[in-house]
Amino acid sequence: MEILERKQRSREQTRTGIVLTAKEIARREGWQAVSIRKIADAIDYSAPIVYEYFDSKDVLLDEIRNEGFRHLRQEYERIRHVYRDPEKRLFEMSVGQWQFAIDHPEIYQVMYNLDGAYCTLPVCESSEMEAVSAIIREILFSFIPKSKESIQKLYFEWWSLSHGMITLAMMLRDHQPLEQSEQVYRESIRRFVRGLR
Amino acid sequence: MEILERKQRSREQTRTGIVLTAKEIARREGWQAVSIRKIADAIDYSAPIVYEYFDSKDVLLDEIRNEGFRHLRQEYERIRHVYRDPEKRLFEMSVGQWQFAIDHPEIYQVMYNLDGAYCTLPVCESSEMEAVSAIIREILFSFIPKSKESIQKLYFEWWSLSHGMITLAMMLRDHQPLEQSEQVYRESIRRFVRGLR
DNA sequence: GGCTAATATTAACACTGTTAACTTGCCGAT
DNA sequence: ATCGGCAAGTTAACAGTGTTAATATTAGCC
Repeated sequence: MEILERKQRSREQTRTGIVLTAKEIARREGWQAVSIRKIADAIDYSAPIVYEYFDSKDVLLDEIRNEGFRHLRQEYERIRHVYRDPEKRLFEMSVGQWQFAIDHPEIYQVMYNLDGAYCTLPVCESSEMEAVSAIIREILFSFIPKSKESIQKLYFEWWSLSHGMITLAMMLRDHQPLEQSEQVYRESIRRFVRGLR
Repeated sequence: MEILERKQRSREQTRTGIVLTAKEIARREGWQAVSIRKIADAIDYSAPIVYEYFDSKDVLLDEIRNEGFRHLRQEYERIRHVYRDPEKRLFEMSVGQWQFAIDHPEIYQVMYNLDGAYCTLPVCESSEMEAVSAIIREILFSFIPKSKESIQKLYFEWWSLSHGMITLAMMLRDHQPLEQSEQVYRESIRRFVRGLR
């Protein structure tokens, strides 16, 4: 019986199935094409079942977004353990951010409400995002011990540079190969890091 | 004959009314709240009338986007006529871009598909956008006459910096006053311009 | 006034997020 | 063995979306 099979699937599996399917559709057709019914169809359930796991579409998007921030944080932590030089650390983390955005564009989109992705929950009040930013700010402080405001300013500049280049590279994807954009990205980040000392 | 003229004028008025109303709703409630029926209600018409003026919602958004690029281009042209020094020109145009985004956030959003605004027509193939980018590239060339690829790279860097800082400033609006973000923006742009010589 | 052509409206279709009401099948108690 | 209750899952519905076809209204011209 299919019904029995379905029952054997644990709640957790269904839950991750929902998240996985949402990302899959977003990747293939864009976030605007992601609907509760389409997700439900893909996991062989009716639409209301999705609401047993997520109070609303917004909450589902928020989960995916925070998952993205957690992923990014783990990558940052990994890099911090591999390198000791602050300059190398910041550079590698920047490259890590680039790679993450290229590898998981649909997640990057929902993290910053890009290209039709729209989650109304405020991204800035996410603790996951705070954790990510804290790592970068700590590195910035570690090789330029200045006031909190100065660090915040530097962080703002680093983030702008990285985020700006990533979004524009994705926008120009068809006009300019990603490899070339990455080249420019690495040069710019390197210049930024050099400029810190 | 005169009747035709009057009709023509009335048509134009209705058309601009549609555009104006769309921007108004977007400004107040965000682009996700903009619907054809809401626009029609506001201009005292039924929904299908909107389709007499725009083939689809997408085309309407595209019009508003291109209007934005035209506005920006005019501002750039004005600045070019006021200043002769390339450094001053580039700096003032950057500030102009900042001011435009702050003054008309709903237009900036639809220009780059930000915050729920979503126009499927490719922004990169817009001739209006090409015109805007041509002005900046010309300035970059005027004080660093290098190869086309080099200029393209510099333009990419300038755009990333400017666009990145604008989007992040808007994101952090509630956590960091816009005046402070503008300060950082001006400093960063100044540094970028200095770095060109 | 009556005919035509433009103009505007209503109704409909296939979607969307979301919720209430209903059905179904299973498990333990009598 | 039958009944009750409970949980799981479904259908149906609501209000809203973009969009289009069929209908109604209005205006101008002979």
